Amino acid sequence: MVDGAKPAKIKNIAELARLAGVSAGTVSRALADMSLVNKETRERIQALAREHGFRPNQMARRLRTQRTGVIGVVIPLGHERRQHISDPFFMTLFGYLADELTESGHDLMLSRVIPGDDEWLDRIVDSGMLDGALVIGQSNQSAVIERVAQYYKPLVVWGSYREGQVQCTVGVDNAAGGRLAAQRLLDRGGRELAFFGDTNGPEIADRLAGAQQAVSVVPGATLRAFPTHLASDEMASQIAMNLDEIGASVDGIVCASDIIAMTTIRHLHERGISVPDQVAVTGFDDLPLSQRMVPQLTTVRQDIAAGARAMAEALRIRLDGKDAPSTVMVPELIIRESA
Amino acid sequence: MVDGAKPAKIKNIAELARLAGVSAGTVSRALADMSLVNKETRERIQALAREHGFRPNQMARRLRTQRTGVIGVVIPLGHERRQHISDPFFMTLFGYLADELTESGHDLMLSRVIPGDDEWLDRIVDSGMLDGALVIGQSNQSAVIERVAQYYKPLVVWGSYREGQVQCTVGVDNAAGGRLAAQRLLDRGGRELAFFGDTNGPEIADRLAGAQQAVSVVPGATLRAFPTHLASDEMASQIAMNLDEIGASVDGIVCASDIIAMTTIRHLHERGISVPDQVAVTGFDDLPLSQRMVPQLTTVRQDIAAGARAMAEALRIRLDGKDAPSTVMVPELIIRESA
DNA sequence: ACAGAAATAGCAATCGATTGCAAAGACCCA
DNA sequence: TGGGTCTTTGCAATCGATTGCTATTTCTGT
Repeated sequence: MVDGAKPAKIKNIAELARLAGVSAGTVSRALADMSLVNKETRERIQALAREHGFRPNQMARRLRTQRTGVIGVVIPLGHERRQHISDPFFMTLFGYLADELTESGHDLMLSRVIPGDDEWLDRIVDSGMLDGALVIGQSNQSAVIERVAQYYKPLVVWGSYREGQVQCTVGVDNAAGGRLAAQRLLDRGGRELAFFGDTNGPEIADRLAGAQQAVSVVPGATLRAFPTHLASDEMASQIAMNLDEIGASVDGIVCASDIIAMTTIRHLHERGISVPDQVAVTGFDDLPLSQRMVPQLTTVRQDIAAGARAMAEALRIRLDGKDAPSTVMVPELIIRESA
Repeated sequence: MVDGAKPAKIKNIAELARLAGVSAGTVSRALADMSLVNKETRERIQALAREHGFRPNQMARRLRTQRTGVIGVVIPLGHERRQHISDPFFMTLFGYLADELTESGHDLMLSRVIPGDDEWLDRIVDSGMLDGALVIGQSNQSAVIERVAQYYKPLVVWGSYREGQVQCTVGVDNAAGGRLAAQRLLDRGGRELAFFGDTNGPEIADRLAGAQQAVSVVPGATLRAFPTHLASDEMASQIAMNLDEIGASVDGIVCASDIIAMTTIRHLHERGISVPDQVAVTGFDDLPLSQRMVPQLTTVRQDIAAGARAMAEALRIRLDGKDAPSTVMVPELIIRESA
């Protein structure tokens, strides 16, 4: 015992009350620092509580007040079997969200979900444990999310915006981002392009659509899409397969994430293909590592911090029962070395 | 309404009971699928609950049962001002922990703490919100953790093991790891070594100590330590400064993490210094990215998945009130291209 | 057909903090 | 001195689910 003497274990307000010679109600008010109780009594009780290291039971408080102070952060892993969570993009976003929300006195509860049925989100929001929920990434679960959003207000989703949707989304304009990336490759003179990414979710699908759109207006330019998992062990071998299939026929690759781009560049390096001279490669996200690698990555930037702020702000509004609109952020092309 | 008809909002067990024509107790037991209630009644009640989308309030359940099912994951940011959380190592560990613990029916609550006083951990474990807590990284808070560990059993810490400690730690033998890295550089013929890392926490300090030990037995070999922050924006500029100060006098660098190594290699590349020919570089962690970069990283592997398993296992034992010993894992040198 | 065991269901206390309302005492001014 | 206001505290209901105990039926075997 360093600071000596935790005199006795007080386990609830009633005991503290007896010790202080007052009623439980008074203790409760004193601990909440309400001016309703005499300043002296208040301070005496607070001192006593501190001395005994007593802290009121949060479960009871939350049951009574009907507020939990907990925000659920949900990562649906619909089309990704494993370890989506280790995707640096999601983790960085998660970190910023933690910053924002702990600042406003909320706790974060993480749920990783592998949707087995259509009820996974209902289970989470109806659990009675949460004041609100943030869904990170729509995966292939947009329909479920949309249904829940119709009856559960304090829900904000990171993902693509669709005309007419009920859910409140925050995200970058993925189509515009895809367009920027492809355009960059075209501008450098590339004509035979490839796209690496898993288009099962709307976000990546939009990126591909944007890229296709850019390609379609340039005569003679083509774009082939190769399904490529995100942030899993499969990714590396899939990329290798893709490159084998492509051979030397491609001069530019639009990657759906920085991680995919990084892995792709690594594999090109192994095959003795130089980046960007023989094949140019673009990423997506602009993670910190994209400027730390060799070569530095030309990529489409999503402002993750701003996104987290927008999500937190929308959630705060919705916690108050008001409506908050979706946010579509404008992507920015960051030109470095790889394209 | 896609699946049509959430007939009415049932908000507690009593209402459902009235609807089913039984008592609240019976409903509670039925929902818990206890054989104590007649199979027919049970199924009827379950069907009714499903139909109305009713789920019992977790706060009430937890208050009554005195079990929350929530494990706190705490990341103390004692000597790192910001964004420690985005460190891929911690995040990967966090991901595996999520796997392990959700499997055994626990939820994870994340707390990032910037220790302002000596009570931060007490506040967390006494909140009454948690069944147990995992501390990821000791930072410079070992003393606080040790004090809390004396009265709070279900606590497991990722970090360095110290003889005689009360806290239950899981972690790699950092000194051995540092020794391995330095030894590799020495074996390659390096004699003027440098160490990049922030030695305020015991983990990195141990790695440095191990490296020093390896160097000390080789005549003519030297090791200089340079303080280098982890996973913050400062890191890059600090590394640049370190390299400027070093000049051409160093032929091997022991980095305290893969991220530091990656950034270091990037800066060496910019200065036209080849890795590993002119300067060899080792990392620490063996993150997935270490084999995806150019050049691939020679690094000291920590088996993160195994670590997470060990932490979860120790916690489970401690949740049952029994004692679980610390785990010290053996680090492994993974030789790739950078050293 | 009846004692005793087994299967069901209900009653009511309990977890611990919060809070509206009432009560008691202090104080003020005419 | 007496009516009225202000402070301060206590009382008891409440949040919603769980569970030990009891009460009522329904079997079972003889």
